[in-house]
Amino acid sequence: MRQRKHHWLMKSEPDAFSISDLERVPTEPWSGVRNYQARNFMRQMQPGDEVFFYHSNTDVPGIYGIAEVASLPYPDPTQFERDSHYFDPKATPEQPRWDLVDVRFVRHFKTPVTLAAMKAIKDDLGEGFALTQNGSRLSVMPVTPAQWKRILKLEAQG
DNA sequence: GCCAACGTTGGC
DNA sequence: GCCAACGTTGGC
Repeated sequence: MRQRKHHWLMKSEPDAFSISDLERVPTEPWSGVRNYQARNFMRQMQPGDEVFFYHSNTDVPGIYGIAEVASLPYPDPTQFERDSHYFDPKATPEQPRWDLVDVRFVRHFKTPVTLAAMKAIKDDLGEGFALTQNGSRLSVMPVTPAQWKRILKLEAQG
């Protein structure tokens, strides 16, 4: 049993699924993560954990708002769907390889916190922050309480 | 178990 | 559209 809320950052390509898309649904299963490190982070998630919603592969990459974890981790159903882009022939319902959580919209940022802005305070965010590490492609990552606060301060500064 | 080749991510 | 960085695959 864990008492503290944990913080995360999750990337999505807004052309595929944006924070505005998330706002229109009750909850969204975060399917399609096929990276072990990202999967292992999702396995640590608990309902109520807070999530920075990051838009990648777009004109202005950055954090566009906040979501929350809305379920415990469970097997990603798309790994079993033969027609799915995310089908994994090595996964079986008895031995699933990929998990996900449901995610719920919380709020938009007043102004996005851009990747450029976060790179500008790279030292404040620390060495271990995958987002500002060159070439990191990790799509789900933990955010420390200090990093969370620092990024919210950036939002407040607009 | 090494590592070259390949595919993907994602910023620019 | 380019390409650097990275993870995965598969031959040996």
